[in-house]
Amino acid sequence: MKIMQQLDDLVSSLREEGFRITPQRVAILDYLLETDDHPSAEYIHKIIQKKYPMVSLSTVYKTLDLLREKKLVNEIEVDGESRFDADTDAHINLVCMNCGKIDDVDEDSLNEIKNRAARKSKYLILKGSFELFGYCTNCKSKFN
Amino acid sequence: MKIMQQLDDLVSSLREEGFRITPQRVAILDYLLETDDHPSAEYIHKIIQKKYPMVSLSTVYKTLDLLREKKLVNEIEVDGESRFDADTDAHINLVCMNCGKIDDVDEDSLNEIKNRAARKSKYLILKGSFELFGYCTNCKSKFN
DNA sequence: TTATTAATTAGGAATCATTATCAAATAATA
DNA sequence: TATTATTTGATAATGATTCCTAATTAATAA
Repeated sequence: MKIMQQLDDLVSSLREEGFRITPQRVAILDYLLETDDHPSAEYIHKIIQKKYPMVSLSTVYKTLDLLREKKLVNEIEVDGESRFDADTDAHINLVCMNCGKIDDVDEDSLNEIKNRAARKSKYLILKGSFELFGYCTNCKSKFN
Repeated sequence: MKIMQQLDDLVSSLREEGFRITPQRVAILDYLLETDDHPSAEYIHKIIQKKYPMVSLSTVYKTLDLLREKKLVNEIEVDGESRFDADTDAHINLVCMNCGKIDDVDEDSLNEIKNRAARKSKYLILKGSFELFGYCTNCKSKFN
């Protein structure tokens, strides 16, 4: 689906739930939809400010809280900070321990694993977070 | 293996590498070996202080750094804080979103998943972290 | 279009986990 | 037992995030 279409859909769903559609919220959601990075709040703020200098960091945090609660973005914690991703399907996050880049890798078995763990443990499981840490293709040559 | 035996082995390996064996380090390692909890630095400090009132929080942090670097304990980040575990084998951590309890679940396929991701992505992968979030058996009844 | 008003924002202060600093204490060794 | 480099304890500094509140504004209805 085209990003503009996705954006419109997400904006509509927020509006239907009674949330106000502010330029700040649209800008943040738009950026998250178009990027493959897994940006931190601070990085999102930096990028958004280029287009919209009036967006504050606290608004970025609050918007991310909202989007996470509505399950429109996924949050993972890496190295003491949160990183955000508009891809909310279960997948593995590959984290480069040198440059901080995060890549996604699909893995079909994650759902089975979740179900197996739920059965064994009797937990009620709501979400998962699968990270692999190492060095990306650019950085791994520096660690031989 | 009995915990005292494990402790002796780990202490010996640290000594052989030239690290000093202090009562603080032994107490922390001992506690991590005997508990199934995945305690935070602060919680470890609180527990250790009952037996050894002279252990400071900064020493707990520094000891945990050392043990992590030597791969004698595993660290996971949950909800803005680090939690530690003497079980360094790959496993899934089940995190209760209500009480913060963490349980381990074995899952044989994690290694295959790691290898598959390494092949697909060309990353050099060094470690993994697999968390499932939900409600434990005690807490889930409160969320119906 | 304008007025109303409750939600949202901006900006700064507060918080909390962790790290850094460094003088004093001590484990290892000779 | 003396020596010394490592480690500790206490506290300050840091950095990401949350909290606070007056000012702004999106949504709605007149």
